[in-house]
This record gives sequence, C-alpha cells and structure tokens, in this order.
Amino acid sequence: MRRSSASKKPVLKTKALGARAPRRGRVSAWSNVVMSAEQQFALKRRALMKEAARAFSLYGYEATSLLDIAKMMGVTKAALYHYVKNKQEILFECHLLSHELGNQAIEYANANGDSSLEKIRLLARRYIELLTDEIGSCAVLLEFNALTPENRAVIAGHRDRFERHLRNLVKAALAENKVAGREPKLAVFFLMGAVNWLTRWYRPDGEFDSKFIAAQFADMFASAIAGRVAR
Amino acid sequence: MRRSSASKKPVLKTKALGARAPRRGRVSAWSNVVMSAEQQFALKRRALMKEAARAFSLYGYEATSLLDIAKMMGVTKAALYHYVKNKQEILFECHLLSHELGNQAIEYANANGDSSLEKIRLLARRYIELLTDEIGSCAVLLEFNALTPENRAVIAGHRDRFERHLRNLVKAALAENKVAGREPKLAVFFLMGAVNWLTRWYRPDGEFDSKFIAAQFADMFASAIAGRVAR
DNA sequence: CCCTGATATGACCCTTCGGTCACTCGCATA
DNA sequence: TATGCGAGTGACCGAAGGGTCATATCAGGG
Repeated sequence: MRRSSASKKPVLKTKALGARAPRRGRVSAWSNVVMSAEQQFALKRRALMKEAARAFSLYGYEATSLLDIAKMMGVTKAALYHYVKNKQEILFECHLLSHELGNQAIEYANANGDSSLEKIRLLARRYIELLTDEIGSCAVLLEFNALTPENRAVIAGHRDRFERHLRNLVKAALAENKVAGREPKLAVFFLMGAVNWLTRWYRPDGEFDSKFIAAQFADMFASAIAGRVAR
Repeated sequence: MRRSSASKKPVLKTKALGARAPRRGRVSAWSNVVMSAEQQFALKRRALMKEAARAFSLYGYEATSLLDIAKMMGVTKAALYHYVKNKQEILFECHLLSHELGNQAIEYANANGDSSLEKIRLLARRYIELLTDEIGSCAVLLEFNALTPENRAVIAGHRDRFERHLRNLVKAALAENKVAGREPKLAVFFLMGAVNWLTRWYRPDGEFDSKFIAAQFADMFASAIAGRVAR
C-alpha cells in the first residue's frame, strides 16, 4: 500500500462494549442485549471483511498488505489470523459477498420487472446500489486473477451464472424489442466493465449519490441494448 | 506473478540479427539495411514496453515482477536496467503510450465524423481498435494508482484532457439529439469502465475479433447516450 | 591488435510481506 | 481463588521482489 493514506481507526474492540454488561446465571440474562461470544466473533470477522474489501477495491489486492488491514482495524497483523486462515481467504470471501449481492439483485429484478428490458434495468440499478451502498463499494471483482486456481474456479462458477442470467435477459430483450445486430455476450461485458470500474472512482461523498449513479447507469445500459438512435 | 504460466520467449537478441551483417567503411555501407546501435536500442526498449504492458494489463502491475518481464524477453532482470530506470518508469511510459492512442483516436474522430454522436462513435471504435490491435491490449489504465504521486499527476492530466474532450462531445451530442436527463460525466465513466475492462478479458484469439468488438462497443455507447427505448 | 563502449550476467543487498509461534492478559466459570 | 479459554501481542522466519555492482563478452574504430 505505497500511497499517501488518510487516518481512520474503526478498531476491533467489540469487547469494550460487551465488557460493560455483567453476565450472571447459566444462560446469562441480558442475552437479548449482550452479544454472545460467537456473535461478537462473527461481527468482528464481518467487519474485517468489509474493511478489507474496501481496501482491495480501492488499491488492489497485491497493493494492500495485511498490516494495512490490521492497522485499519486497530489491531496487530497476527490478530487477523484469529479470524481468517490467510489473505487469500479474505479475498475469496469478498468475492462471495459480491456475488451474493448479484443474486439479490437478480431476485429483486425478477420480482419487480415485467419486460426483459425492465428486468435488466432493475437488475443493473439494484446491483450498483447494493455495491456502492451496503458494503461501501466492496466489489473486488477486479481482483479475479489474484485468486488461487481452486478459488478461481469457484468464483468463476458464480460469475458465469450471473453473466449467463444477464445474457439471457439481454437476448430476450433484443427479441422483444426487435433489435438486430447486437451481440449479447459483448453487451454483458460492456456492463460488467462499467460496473467494475465504479469501484475505482466511486466515493460515498462524491459529486453524485449512489442512487443517481445506479439509475443513470441502468438507463444507459438499457438504451445501449435496445435504444434506437435518431440519424 | 503467482499463476500458471504459458511459455513463450521473444528474446531480446537483436544482436544475433545485426551480427550476421558485416559492416565496413566509415559510414558503414548497409546502413539502410542494418540498424544503427541507437535504432536497435530503441527497438528493444519498445519491445520491452510492449511486453510489459501486456503483462500489466493481464495480471496487474504489482502481480508482475521484473523477473517475469525479463523472462519474457529472454534476458536477465539486471539487463532490463540498461533500458529502463526502474519499474515505475515502465508503468509510466505504458500509460503515456495508451494516451497517445487516445489522442490518435480523437484526431481520427475529428477528421472523419460530422455530428457529435458520429464523432463519439468513431472515437470509441478507433480507440478500442488501437488498444486491442496495435499494442496487443496494452491499456494499463487499470493501474493508475500504482503510479508515484508525481507520475500520477502527469497521467491524470492526460486522462482528464481525454475525458474532458469526450465529455464535451457527449454534451454536444445530447443537445443535438435533444436528449435530457443524461449526465455527461457519468456517461464518460461508463464508457471508460467498459473499455478498461476490455484489457482483462480480450484475447487476440478469442471468440470475437477486435474490429467487431470495437464496433459493437461504439454502437452501444452511442445508443446509451442518445438512444431512445421503445416503451 | 588493443582500446572503448554498449550489452548482458550473476551474485548480492535490503526491504516488505505473508505467515507462525510462544506468550500474556482478562474474563467467566467452577 | 484457581482454572481454562478466547483474544491479542511482539518477535521472528523464509521467500520474493526491486535495485545495485563488479565483471565478462564482444563488436567496431583507431
């Protein structure tokens, strides 16, 4: 991570929170209020993933060291290994996370869209919103080839499923709108590029808010597929 | 470069070629046929840049070691330093190269397009063709933040000029076609993402040839900007 | 025939980084 | 109060990578 860095420390100490609440009794009263050890563990692990994902998206996998991540969490590098097997595991789960979002977007589009084109628009919009908002620009999809061959195979599977779904939507939309001469596979690559590139320039406090960006991109993509240009 | 690698060695030995041609006389006859030392140097340096650019585009800057590049050229790592100050210089010049292509594309579009929309289409098409064909997918533009702050400033200047030009074209096209509600800046990001992403999946021997891809992308972008969807 | 300069080499240095390990600290339970 | 356990630490290791340097090779020119 050779770059000028801002300062910020979300620190990992969930403990400070839990410590304040006394626990007695076998099943420990407060159990609704106070988190169990496993919950805390899971929470911290998730926080780690989110922070790491943000760093990976922003600076790249190779350019982000575990020390960087540890510092962000306010913790030693060694401490990370309580939550994670190795660096690769972090990357892998970040990819999985991104694809979860993709699937959510698919479901949303299927539930709310009528025509294929509308489904595409909703899918793109929702996907971008999730990517930028919920995880603070977590798409690590740029880092596909930093994955080990085994993990890459798994992620490729997810990716292919997502792309195939989108491709089929595009095919359908082209048919429904009687558009000829458009290659669905290239259209999907076109969108994926635009979306993945988002993670490199999008900033939550930037000029445009994420809803607007998502809507614009979705509209542009819909037009790219089925829009006719006045000549 | 932790990845399964194919084998291939363009070797740097221009010498083997020059050695065969005897040189006598003061100005050295054969001077038309045989390359001067400087020419050979320049040629080899250029070859280095091209090979490095390819590797950077494919695997990323950090993931590509100088040893990798040296092996590609059939040469020792130390030998590279005869042609180059350091790794950063390679990256920097690769960026410059890419932007040269951008400018070529701009000129081409200005010379051959009439309407703004047509200029955009030509610009996009040409840019992609150049990127994929001439330098074998050399766009290292993904690696912007691997640049040192000084170099980054320079490259940012080039990039901004390019993007500003394109943005103005988009603005004009929107006006000419009476399209409302499209944000030019986002449209440019949209295209840049799609184009930069190309370098990650495009293969010269892939399913689609580069002219076709370029045409499709250009058309899609033109539609994205000024295309109207039948609803 | 030797000198010079360009080209290339292999050994080496230093730093960074991923990962490990023996350990400590503090809390909750018995 | 003793004990056990999960969380976290600091010191360390080995490997890889960027970069340097003294040296070898060789072609061309005086």
